[in-house]
Amino acid sequence: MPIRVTLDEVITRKGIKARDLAGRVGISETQLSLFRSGKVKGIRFRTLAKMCAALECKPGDLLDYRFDAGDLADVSPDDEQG
Amino acid sequence: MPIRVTLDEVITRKGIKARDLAGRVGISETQLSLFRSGKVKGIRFRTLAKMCAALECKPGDLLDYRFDAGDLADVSPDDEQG
DNA sequence: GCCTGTTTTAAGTCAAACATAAAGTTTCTG
DNA sequence: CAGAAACTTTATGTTTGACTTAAAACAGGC
Repeated sequence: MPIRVTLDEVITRKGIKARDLAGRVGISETQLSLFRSGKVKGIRFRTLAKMCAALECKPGDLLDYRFDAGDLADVSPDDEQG
Repeated sequence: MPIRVTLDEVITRKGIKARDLAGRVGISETQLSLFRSGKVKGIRFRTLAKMCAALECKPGDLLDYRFDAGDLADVSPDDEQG
């Protein structure tokens, strides 16, 4: 899952508190923390939209991707080998 | 849900077929069509990553957001009134 | 009429987003 | 050091909806 969540950078840059953001976005601090540290596997657009609104930014500011040829192969963890 | 899916533009610009993309990304044509036309409410990063890989682009090229103050209010459809 | 490509509908599976609660850790402050 | 404030983690549970398959409908092209 090489989508990188870059929310953290935005939070740091804006100097806002995670708790405040959670409040404004309307999600739990727990969920925000999980998202922030890249521990979630997806996101609802409703949530993403609210984050963008609260931070006045765009999806591309919160999510990034670095090309990885392996992404197209869909290697199952069992099949992998060196 | 004001997250706009802009996949369509990328597909058009690159001139690739939806069926091919679906094949490369590893999702059904059905799901790709739904996503493409903005009929889904979220996305898994695994899928997003594969789309980015297949199209050699970034999340921000597939998703957009236009600020809407109402997004922060989370108005329930029942409560709303003018 | 047939073929190709896309969309839609329908029905189902199952992962996981998100909540809440509580405990644990880090960080700041005095 | 003690205490508080901010953040993270763990655990458990609910509910949503991504995603599948299958099939039909739709839109162009020959």
